[in-house]
Amino acid sequence: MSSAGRNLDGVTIRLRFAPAPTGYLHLGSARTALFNWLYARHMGGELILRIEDTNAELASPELIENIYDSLNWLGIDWDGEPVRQSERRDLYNEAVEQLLVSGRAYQDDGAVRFRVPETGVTSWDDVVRGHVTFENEHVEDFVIRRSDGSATFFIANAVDDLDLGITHVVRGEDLVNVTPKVILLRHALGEATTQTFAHLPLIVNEQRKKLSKRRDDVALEDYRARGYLPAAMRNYLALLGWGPPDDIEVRPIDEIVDMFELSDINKAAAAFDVKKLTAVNAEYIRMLDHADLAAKIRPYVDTKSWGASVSDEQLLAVVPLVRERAKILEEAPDIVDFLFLHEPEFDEASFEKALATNEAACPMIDAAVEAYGVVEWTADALHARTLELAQANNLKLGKAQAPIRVAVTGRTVGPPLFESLELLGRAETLRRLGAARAMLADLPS
RNA sequence: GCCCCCAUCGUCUAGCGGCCUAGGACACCGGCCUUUCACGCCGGCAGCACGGGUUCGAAUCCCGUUGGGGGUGCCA
Repeated sequence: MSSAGRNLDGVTIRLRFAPAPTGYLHLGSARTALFNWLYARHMGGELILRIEDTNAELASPELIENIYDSLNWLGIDWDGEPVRQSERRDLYNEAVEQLLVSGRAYQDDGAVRFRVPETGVTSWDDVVRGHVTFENEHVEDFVIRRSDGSATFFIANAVDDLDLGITHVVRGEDLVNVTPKVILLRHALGEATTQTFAHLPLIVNEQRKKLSKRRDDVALEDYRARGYLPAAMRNYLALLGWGPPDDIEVRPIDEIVDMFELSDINKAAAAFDVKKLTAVNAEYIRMLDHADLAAKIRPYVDTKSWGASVSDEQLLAVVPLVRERAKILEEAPDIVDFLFLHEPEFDEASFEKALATNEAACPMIDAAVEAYGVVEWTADALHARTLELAQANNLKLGKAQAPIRVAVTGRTVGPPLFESLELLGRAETLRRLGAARAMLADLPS
């Protein structure tokens, strides 16, 4: 029989992710969920999803649906049905009554407060932070039941962790100060043991401040919308406060599960670096096969008003051109928009440099128009033919193709020219070359 | 104010007393490749906050200083 998922006493390792439904999943919460999941899976234990909606306004179905949706997107699953605190009021009430009867809590004006001991200390061994101690005299008598009769976070938390048999509490460092309260409650409720706690370092912004909704993009869905891949996000999040011992950062999640240990987590806050996230994302995009990438880019393409719609075949054909260039899905359409726009606009600087002030522009375009009229319409043939034109004009291919590129795409920078021309087609290529040539002829000299 | 905590390149990290003239990644800067860009490859810049200890030996242990953060709700 396997001992996986059990500690030395034979008790199943059980963790919980306990978000408050605020309408979106905060990046910090996503990381907390991920670390809980990684450890649960690493240990072969269980992960409970517990919705902390003791506050009535948080108990709305849409808000809760958002949590499921975000976790699903990230690939974080949980065991059993989600636990809703709003459905467990009786349990909390019993606990409050018990504390009232035992004298560990008292009725204040309106609310019920827990009576924190005046002396002594409450402490625990935190897997991340070491031994943490609070003097009881500095912990205030806190509310466990509001005047409207509802239970607060503290009592719900203590009761549920007890009732659900939670063995490991992995959460953000912003909750360290509530830990003594929860431990005090748990003990007052008659439980002798203390769970294992691991308080994760905060995720901060460039200013080293806690990620805030006002200043920063804190919602997971913000990134999802822009085309960050869930596997990339999850991989990157795992790197915030933890690092693989072998220095290989971008890797399959299974390997991270294998290596993940709570005791390896750092104490210092970690800054969320979009640039690195983006680099990781780009790597994941490059790992996608063409059909998969095409399907993922589709929604972003459909957003564009390019006139005609883009067929699946066209999209698939274009994928090799964007694969190495798009760092996030959202960028993909703009990389190849000139293929689908009827009249791509000229980038002003590109027009000046490669066409208006370029002596080679007219000769090259004229030569291209003539040659492209009869050349075999493949990237290879176009490449070979253009190379000949370049040599005839005493130019390197890079210089020679610049005016053609700008005339056809509008910019000096873009995907490989001949592949692009092949996709664009002979007629449209010649049309654009002709139009650009006419503009140059009209230019005052 | 009062509690609690943190400190390795700009950023994320490796390091857990000798393998460290501190390793990797992102970003940045060069170069190569090349059909522009990108990808890829090669190279470079850059860090143990400071001061005291302990020790034969400290990025690693202890103390202090400085700097930074979190919490102080009948939110969670």
